[in-house]
Amino acid sequence: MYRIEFSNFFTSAFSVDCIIFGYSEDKIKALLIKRSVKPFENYWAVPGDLVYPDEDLPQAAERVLFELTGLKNVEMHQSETFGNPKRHPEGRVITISYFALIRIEDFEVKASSWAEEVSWVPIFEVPKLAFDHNHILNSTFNLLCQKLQNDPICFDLLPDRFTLNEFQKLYEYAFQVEMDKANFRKKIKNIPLVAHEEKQKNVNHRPAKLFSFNKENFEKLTELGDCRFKM
Amino acid sequence: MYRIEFSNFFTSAFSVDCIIFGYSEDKIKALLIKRSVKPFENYWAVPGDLVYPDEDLPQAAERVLFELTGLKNVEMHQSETFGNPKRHPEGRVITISYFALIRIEDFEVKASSWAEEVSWVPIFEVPKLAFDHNHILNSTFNLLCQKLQNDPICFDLLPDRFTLNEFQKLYEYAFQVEMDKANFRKKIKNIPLVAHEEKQKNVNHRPAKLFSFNKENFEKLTELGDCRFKM
DNA sequence: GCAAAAGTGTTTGGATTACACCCATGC
DNA sequence: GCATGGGTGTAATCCAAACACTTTTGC
Repeated sequence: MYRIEFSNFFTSAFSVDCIIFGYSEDKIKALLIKRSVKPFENYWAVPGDLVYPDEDLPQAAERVLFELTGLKNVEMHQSETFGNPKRHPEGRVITISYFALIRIEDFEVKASSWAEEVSWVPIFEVPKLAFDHNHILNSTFNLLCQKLQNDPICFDLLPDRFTLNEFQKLYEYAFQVEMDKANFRKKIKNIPLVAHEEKQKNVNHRPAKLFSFNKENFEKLTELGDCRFKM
Repeated sequence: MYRIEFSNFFTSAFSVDCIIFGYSEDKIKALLIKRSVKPFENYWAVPGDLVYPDEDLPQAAERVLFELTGLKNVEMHQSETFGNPKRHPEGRVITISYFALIRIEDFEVKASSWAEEVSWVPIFEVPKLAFDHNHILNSTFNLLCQKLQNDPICFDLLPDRFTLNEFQKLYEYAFQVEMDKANFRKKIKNIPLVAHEEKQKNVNHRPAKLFSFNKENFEKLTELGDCRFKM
């Protein structure tokens, strides 16, 4: 029935690649590592590695991310799968990419295992990467942009307390557009935000109010069909 | 460095599953096959099979679909990847799901290989399927619904010439809502449709005009930022 | 006072909604 | 004639864009 023995199907491997997005200095950044091993030695790459044959994919993504960057307890979402037979020089390896959104300030990253260095690189300033990682990263960033338009995931990137300007700049950077301040604020007025007493400090202009996203309220409103996230 | 030999990573297999969506009788349907082999003999399933170790994924999806259903020349899009280590009884098999949208009338389907029967099943009337195929199908249908809101893919499901009512009913079925006829027509008035002289026939009411989607014009308009598809 | 960004209000035109009405066909 | 859906118009409302203006801080 098959043109090869059934058992010969079981000769492939797979890997996971973890695209970690963060936001700081008004830029969306991806976490990259510098490879200290062949192939693509000394190239920057997305953190990723082979999956053990008895390991589930989301677990593998968590493990690999931790081994290479020290990051843990981040929520991973599946992105795309890349399976070109020639994409890996050592054999057939298909890779499943995962992505996560984190608040850069809340985590510490540290290169380990065969990662020589880690770095947060602004998404529009990424150099030539190992393997097909530029392709993987770009297509995952596109997915992120889509989600930014339809789901309240921007709050996973913003600090717990943020100004409305930081919020706006996140969208301006993602979509490379400029937005009107007054209109932006009108647009988001349905999103349940909590205003804090505390204000921005040490700025040479009027300090901005700090806000937090009220996730519980948002979920109640969406259940009632009362608030749909649309940017 | 790894807890197993490097070569032992190369002991897995992967498969592709093809979710083919169509639209007829005001219902969105999926193409299912009846398995004549173990495991899950006599269960209905999504067409899918193992990928050869030297085969690219999109090609595998095309081949498998053709072998089981006779369908060819359909444009496949990647959906999700399912990799639970226990999802296949014969060993580690991760599956990449692909989906396609076709005009049911334009194709003929015919069961072959180990598919005993093929059938178009309305998406809300799908029985218990083999493996984790209900899960795969549902989550791909959700993806389809998302795309129906943001991309002009509804025209891949509708016949080349369609009435505005058929168009509306497609959305009503997908989202299980009722829409106002007049308002629906206003909403779609930016979409470049071609009105034909030809009319609907053999209906016991005023015959409806037939329309086609003008893809070239749509693409010109989107490039100019003049027309964004939003439903 | 000045620069810089925070924060708000107004106007306008275009979409969305709900609803009413007329039209063409088969029987 | 009547049932059935095709097809269009209107008024009220909501929303988005453009733009102007006031406020609060550091220096």
